[in-house]
Amino acid sequence: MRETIWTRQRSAAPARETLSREQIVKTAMEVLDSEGVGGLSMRKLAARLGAGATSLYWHVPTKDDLVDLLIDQVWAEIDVPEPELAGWRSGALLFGHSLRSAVLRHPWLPEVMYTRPSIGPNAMALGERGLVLFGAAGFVTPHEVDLAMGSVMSYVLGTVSAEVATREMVRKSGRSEESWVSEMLEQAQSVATDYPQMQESVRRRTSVDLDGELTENFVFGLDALLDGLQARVKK
Amino acid sequence: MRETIWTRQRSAAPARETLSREQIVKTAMEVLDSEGVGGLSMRKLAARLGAGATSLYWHVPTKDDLVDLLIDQVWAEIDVPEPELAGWRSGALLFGHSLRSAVLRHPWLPEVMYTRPSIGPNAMALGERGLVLFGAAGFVTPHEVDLAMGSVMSYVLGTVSAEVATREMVRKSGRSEESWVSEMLEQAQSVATDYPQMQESVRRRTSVDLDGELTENFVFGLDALLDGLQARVKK
DNA sequence: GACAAACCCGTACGGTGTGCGAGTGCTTTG
DNA sequence: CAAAGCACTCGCACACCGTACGGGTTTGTC
Repeated sequence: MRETIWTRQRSAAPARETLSREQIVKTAMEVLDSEGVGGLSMRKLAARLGAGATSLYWHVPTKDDLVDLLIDQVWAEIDVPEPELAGWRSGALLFGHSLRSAVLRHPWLPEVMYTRPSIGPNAMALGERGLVLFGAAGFVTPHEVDLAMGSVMSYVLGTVSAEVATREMVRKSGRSEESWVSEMLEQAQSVATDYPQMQESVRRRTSVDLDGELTENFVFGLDALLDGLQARVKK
Repeated sequence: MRETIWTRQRSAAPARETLSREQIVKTAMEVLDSEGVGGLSMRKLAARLGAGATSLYWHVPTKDDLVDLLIDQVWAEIDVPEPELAGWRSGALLFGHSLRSAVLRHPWLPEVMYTRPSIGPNAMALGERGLVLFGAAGFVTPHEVDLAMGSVMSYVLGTVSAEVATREMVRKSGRSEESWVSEMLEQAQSVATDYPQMQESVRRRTSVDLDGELTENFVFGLDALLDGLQARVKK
């Protein structure tokens, strides 16, 4: 049977090799991950794709929209375990760590995340799985499930924003982590005169193990928050 | 006694009325608070001050440095109560609320906060008073004091970043809060097909009271976190 | 062969931060 | 009183940005 005007799909010229939204998104992700949000311009992106700058606008309405696509791409990388596997509490812990490491892989995310609403498909799927996980905790009302999940996301994103910020400062300085940290501490020490508590706090931070320190920060607060949430579930 | 080269201060031409760093900072703050970070450009700022664009560069090395000054200005607005007044727990609660409302007054802060280290004088003073407050809680080690304070700041900043983001989206839409919220919910509802938990979650949020909802979010998580922290102090 | 759809892109516009160097008024010095 | 020098202002220019516009090329369907 011949296809009617209704059934046949518009397919004029798909042959010659062409730019595609997927390809643009993929390349933009590479640029963003390696050069940060300041390193992404439509002209540079197009050049890297061997195309003219304004060609991109055929596939993507606007740079902001492109960034939206990239953000949603990140949401897809995040694990949210099913509560049956290991229970709510450790599931939430795992979710938190997964969210953190996704942001560490894409350190530009905090800078752009808040500029537009997150209602892409992957954001939705993430939310869905999160609600299932937190729903299994046994909160008294469904509303509390929303609140609990929201507070965990806020905590993780807040912590990891600060973390990413320091890591980016190290990276941009172009120096070694060790030397950056030690100079930073020195500088902080010198600014902290007249502030005894701060001075002590800086002095305590003699560790050169930046990774370990940041992870400890993260885990400490997340544990405390989850403890507080657990106290709110019905016994 | 005649002043020597060493004692005399350089004071060549302070007479004619002139731009000042304070004035620039103050005006920039007004622009930022009312138009957001995208609305601040050196040219516009200079115009508002009745000056040429590049005149500003005499008083401020760079736009980024200007923003640093503005950030530190915000830190000065935050209350950190002395622990003697109401105890650690309610002091921390008050600190959190104070931090939140400062950010709500300066919604541009999350966007720029993480781009440079915060080691201005007001940031230092804030840290100092915070450490005193959290120090009174009775954590086992001083290191835990650092961790506790850090996690509260991260939670507050994370939550309020999201909050500010939605408030800014409402503002930029130019529409009424009510109409924006209801359209947003509608849109979310339509995207949330196939996601039953999300759909339910959106359906639950029938409240038009955005303020109340955001405050509830904030308080819920902060309470939980403080509960979790309190469980870590020595009995 | 005609037509249209899909796609590419050069040009241009209005914006950005800021380096440079010349100019202008004031204070101090000789 | 003249000269020197400092504090400060600012027009111009450069390199970059996002993207609207409109004409061009390729490909497929009639």
